[in-house]
Amino acid sequence: MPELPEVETTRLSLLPHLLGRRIVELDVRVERLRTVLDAAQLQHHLIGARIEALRRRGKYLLADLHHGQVLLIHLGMSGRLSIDRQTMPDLGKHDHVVWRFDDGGRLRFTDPRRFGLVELFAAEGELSHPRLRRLGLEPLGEEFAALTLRQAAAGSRLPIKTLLMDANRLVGVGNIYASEALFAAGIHPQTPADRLSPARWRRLATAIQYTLNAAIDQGGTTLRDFASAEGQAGYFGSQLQVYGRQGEPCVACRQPIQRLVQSGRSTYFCPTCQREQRGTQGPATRKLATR
DNA sequence: CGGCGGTCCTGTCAGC
DNA sequence: TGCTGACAGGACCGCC
Repeated sequence: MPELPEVETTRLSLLPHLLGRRIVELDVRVERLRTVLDAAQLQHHLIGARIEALRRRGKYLLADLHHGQVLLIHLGMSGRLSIDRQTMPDLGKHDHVVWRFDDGGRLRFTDPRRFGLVELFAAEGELSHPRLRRLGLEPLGEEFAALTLRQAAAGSRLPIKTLLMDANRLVGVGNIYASEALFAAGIHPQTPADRLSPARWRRLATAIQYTLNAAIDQGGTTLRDFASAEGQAGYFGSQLQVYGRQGEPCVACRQPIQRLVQSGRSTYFCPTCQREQRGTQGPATRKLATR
């Protein structure tokens, strides 16, 4: 489900409910997620802890606790966080972890496929944390630019779409936004990364930021069941140009959108607007440039 | 180190 | 209606 825009939407919608709140209760109902949760350890460190900040790194959410521990949450493929004030235990079978706060609020981690993650680590270990230490460029960070993106690619010959989804190089871009950004940049998804010209790296960097920011503005993409912590669906789905649109006409040139499989994942693209050769500039790109 | 395929898990949908 | 297979927003692991 969630790529960077959905995780950021979740973070922003959680902030007003969590900042400064103290955890008074924790219910681990299902321990076997991507890893087996240590319920006793979570209880021990979380009960009584106050949340001082809620950050995002790639697709990870990090809640800083006053006593120096950090709660790390990943939504995996189907995870969701939601806030309510229910006092009755009206929980579904996929509500795996439930927090109660000192203001009566309740946070649920729901995840049918259980690819998500909930774990705790000491703040001083963040830089060396095995899940965080190798993460790549933050696409909405200050250091992100065509040059740093190209440096992250490090001469790789990987197809550019596969490279964009490699979290060790660039974080936050998943299967939807990789296709969308490449369409916006007019670049064919199978182009070997080392064959992109400097001009195309610039166009790609711009397209990635543009696409992610536009999606955040719309509250993310709700394909099936994504929603913010307050239950709000995301509206970027209606603005997807290629993802999931196999056979439908390209918004720019009316040619049918095609689907292919790269590293086991579906890629959607317009064979006319997206080219491997340098110098071709698809209609989509001109549209982007005029915004 | 790089790159690929398989795997974790449940749900939904198309096709027969 | 019921069954089967394909596919789904992510990431890790082992193998070559």
